[in-house]
Amino acid sequence: MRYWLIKSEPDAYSIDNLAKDRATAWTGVRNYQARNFMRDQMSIGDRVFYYHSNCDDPGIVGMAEVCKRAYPDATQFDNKSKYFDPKSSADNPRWLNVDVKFVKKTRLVSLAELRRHKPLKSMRILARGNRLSITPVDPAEWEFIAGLF
DNA sequence: GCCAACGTTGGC
DNA sequence: GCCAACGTTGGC
Repeated sequence: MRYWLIKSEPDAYSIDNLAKDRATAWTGVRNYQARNFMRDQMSIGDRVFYYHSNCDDPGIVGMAEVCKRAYPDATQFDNKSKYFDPKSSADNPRWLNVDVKFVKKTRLVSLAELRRHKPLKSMRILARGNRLSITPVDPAEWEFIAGLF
């Protein structure tokens, strides 16, 4: 079992959306590194921090769990989707997604707060210029953050 | 809205 | 294979 942090813009799909839907297909990832994490490493039962990005209060707002392994992302074949990829094909799909399910909302642990905690200083999310929407979280980091809620 | 950082594209 | 140009991300 692994630990992850996934980013979502709350205007697009917030923790409240996930709470309401209970589970969702994590589609729209168009970065190879993030795709490879899903394809090669994300397994059912993996624990996930849910992070709101590109918003007034960026930070961790909840927890989720992987509930389905990676499979082809349907939005890449939908020419009405903004995630449509004309270079992908059904017999050789370029993009994948896992499904994640809601676990719980937490208090906001802001980016600023995460930065203040020494045990978290090597977190990927805190690295300069980090843009990856899916990043691995060390077990020790997971435990530390879980203790903050 | 600004802009630094990063990933991708495409000409050569 | 290099690298400039471009588009996107995301904090501020």
